[in-house]
Amino acid sequence: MTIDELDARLLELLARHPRITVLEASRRLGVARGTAQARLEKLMARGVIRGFGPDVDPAALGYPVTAFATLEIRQGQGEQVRRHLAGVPEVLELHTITGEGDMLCRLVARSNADLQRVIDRVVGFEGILRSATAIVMENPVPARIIPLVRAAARD
Amino acid sequence: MTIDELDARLLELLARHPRITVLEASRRLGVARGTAQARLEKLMARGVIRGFGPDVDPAALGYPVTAFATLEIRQGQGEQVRRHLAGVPEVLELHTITGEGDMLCRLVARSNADLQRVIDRVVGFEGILRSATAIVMENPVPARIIPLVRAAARD
DNA sequence: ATCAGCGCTGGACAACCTGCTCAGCCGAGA
DNA sequence: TCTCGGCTGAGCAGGTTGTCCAGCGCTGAT
Repeated sequence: MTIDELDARLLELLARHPRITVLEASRRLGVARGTAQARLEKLMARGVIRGFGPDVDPAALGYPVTAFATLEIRQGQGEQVRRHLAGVPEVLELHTITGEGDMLCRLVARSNADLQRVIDRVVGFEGILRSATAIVMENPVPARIIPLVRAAARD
Repeated sequence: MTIDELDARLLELLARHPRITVLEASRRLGVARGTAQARLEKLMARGVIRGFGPDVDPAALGYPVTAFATLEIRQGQGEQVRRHLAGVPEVLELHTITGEGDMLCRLVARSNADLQRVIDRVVGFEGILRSATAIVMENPVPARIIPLVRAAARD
């Protein structure tokens, strides 16, 4: 119910060469085309691969500033707050969390000044009691999955 | 130097239908194939689309627990800490931030118990002074980009 | 007003890939 | 020993890609 070495190598190939074809992948993996095709289908069927959505860079869209906001929510207002935040395009991700605060969201903005506008919009909702924002300066480790895939393949 | 309505619709199509072909996309967009092809190439050349990496679900890989850790770093140890964290496969993302703490990282683990092992490994490095972990319970807004694309297209 | 540049259209071509099917082979487990 | 599941190598029709080309309309510059 986990992945093997071949799956891992296939995922690596797909990650490294965006629009590689199944045929080309099978050649590089040294297996028959049918095998590569079957593996890929199974990975998708099992939900290991959710999709191949285009990886869009917000910075190239004019939103070079990223920030994380921790939100404290008024009791029982969770549902309304979620809907509110889902309606803000600059909210790229939202999690409910344990510990300090109740929610954590990833935001983007056109500039540091523009971030103020985004935050005002985010917290401008009665269900949100408090918020703390951390602006991202550098991104030493961009979103990655390959090292984990390799680790998962080793068992 | 930004994107127009057609670009936005193309991105939406690509996001919604993972492995759609350029030809099929051009049909749905109601434009000539060459146009869709040229737009796609430009979006990639401009860096708007970074790639089409497979979207791998850590949960399906056996890592259903996600957490965010805020780290406080000893002065001048930044570089070593980055290298240390880059070597931990369960660290999916790392940012340096302003405000409380110096770094924020996204972690995954096989279970809540396993999270302890991951955190021990993350924090078991002399350059890291303190850490605070928030476990993700729900993910009301999964990573998304389309609403932002739509907003960017409106100007 | 005229011209050049640019993007879009519609069409064409060879080369390639996909989805599907089939027979044969091999190792693991009952 | 038999069966099942996964892999191989091969083939075929149909769709897609990369790459041309000529033509057209709009926009900005001379």
